[in-house]
Amino acid sequence: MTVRTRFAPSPTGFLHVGGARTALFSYLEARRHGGQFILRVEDTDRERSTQAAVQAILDGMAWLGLEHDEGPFFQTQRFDRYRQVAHELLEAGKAYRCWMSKEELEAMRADQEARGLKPRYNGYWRDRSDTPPAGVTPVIRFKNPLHGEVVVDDRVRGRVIFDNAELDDLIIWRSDDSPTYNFGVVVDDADMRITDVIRGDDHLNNTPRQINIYAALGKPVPRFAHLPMILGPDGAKLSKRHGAVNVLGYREDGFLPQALLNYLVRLGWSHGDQEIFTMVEMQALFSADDVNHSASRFDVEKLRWLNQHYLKTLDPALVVPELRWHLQRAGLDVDSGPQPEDIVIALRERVHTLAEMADKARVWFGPLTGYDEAAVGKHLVAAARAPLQAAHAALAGVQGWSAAAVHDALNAAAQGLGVGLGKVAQPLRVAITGTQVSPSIDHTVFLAGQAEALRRIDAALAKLPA
RNA sequence: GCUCCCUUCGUCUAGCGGUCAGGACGUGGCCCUCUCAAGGCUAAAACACGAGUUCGAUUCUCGUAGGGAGCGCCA
Repeated sequence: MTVRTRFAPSPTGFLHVGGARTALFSYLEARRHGGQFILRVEDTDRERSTQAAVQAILDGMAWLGLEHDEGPFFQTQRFDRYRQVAHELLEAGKAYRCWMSKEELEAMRADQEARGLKPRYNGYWRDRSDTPPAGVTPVIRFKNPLHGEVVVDDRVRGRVIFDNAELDDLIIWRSDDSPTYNFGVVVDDADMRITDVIRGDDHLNNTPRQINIYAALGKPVPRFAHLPMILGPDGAKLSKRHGAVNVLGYREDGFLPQALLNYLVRLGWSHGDQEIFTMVEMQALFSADDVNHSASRFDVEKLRWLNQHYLKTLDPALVVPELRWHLQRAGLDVDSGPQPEDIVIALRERVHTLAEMADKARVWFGPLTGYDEAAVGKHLVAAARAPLQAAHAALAGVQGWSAAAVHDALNAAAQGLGVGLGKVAQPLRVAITGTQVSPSIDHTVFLAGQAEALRRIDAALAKLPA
């Protein structure tokens, strides 16, 4: 039997990092077995679902590269199917109409809670043939078995047993003529022949009810894998207050999809001591059977480390498209500056994110905007005149402008003066960037371009005290 | 309140009855060095607690404590 998994977000917001990990795990499980990964949008809540959210989720998935094989399917387009199944259940006596009003329900629950009981529907209309009250549109409830237990053989949690006596008759069809979540998922997962349901562990408690519905429908029950939550750094539920929760927010913050994916795959899953996984390795090694039991916290520092790892090791050409996106966002005219690929090479060991990279690349776009006072005071001093002049002369003579050529020219200049490279590099660094910190001096000068570099040296020379 | 789940360094985790409890991020130190980084070496840092099972428990069982989820005509 081929493995079929699905990711089923509800379009009420952006693609959350927790959702992204669920999607990743489902995707990997399918890929590992050469099966299918299905995307289904659970938009039965018409109040909260929006088209913008659907698009945001699609965009997030696309940026991560989690491609689905089937879908996206929309539950709102399958209402006829749910209605048909609900009526089958009704006719088979496995479901029934319930005329209890919301007010009565609320009063009942309040009373139960007051008595320390678990609030639940009491089954009033389960076997009743009274004339229904006027003015109430009924809902349809599922007849949950009264006795016995439901066993969930979870791939993550192991065997979890629920007592049917704890479960009440859940609503499968609302009075506004729409299906409920617990009903829709079962019909969909059965119709779409999902073999492995991988989802957050907030659904573990729903699982026995769903298994009972599968049984009533005479459908095979899929395997379940309930993933532990991802919490914020402080152990509280992950929220905006902790930083980005939206996957595309991580893009804006300068992370590469490879890094985010790698970070996410190690949250709750591991393969020995291995930290770095290519997508191919993830697909070959991941198994829902190996997922941890406990919740994990989101640690941006480790994500940053991974991001730099990918910046350093990925072919720069692969990083360029993302960098261009960030340069534009930073308001820079990409085509007026140095080659983005050269920027990547110069800065990838010095930044953790592309947002930082774009920001640091500013000095090579347009004219120098200003000098750091401390840097000027320390390095643009009288003693810097000779080194700067020598550098100017050496750089002016460079044929075939490149980082290597600049490197040779500056070394020769330093040697000619009988000083270490540092004596030339620091004043030159201030001349080129206006600051004391930048990539290695050869790249710093190279990226400025020959004409601009010479211009900046002249400007620095003019600032020197007599 | 009831039901269910969880518990190894600050964080992510390895471990699957006998280990100096391993790795990674972060942190400290040293080295390298044109600044900043990167890199190399190195240090500190954990089995929540209590019973039991066993020759022996981080590992198995049961409690306790502490977290979390669910108990909707939300998903």
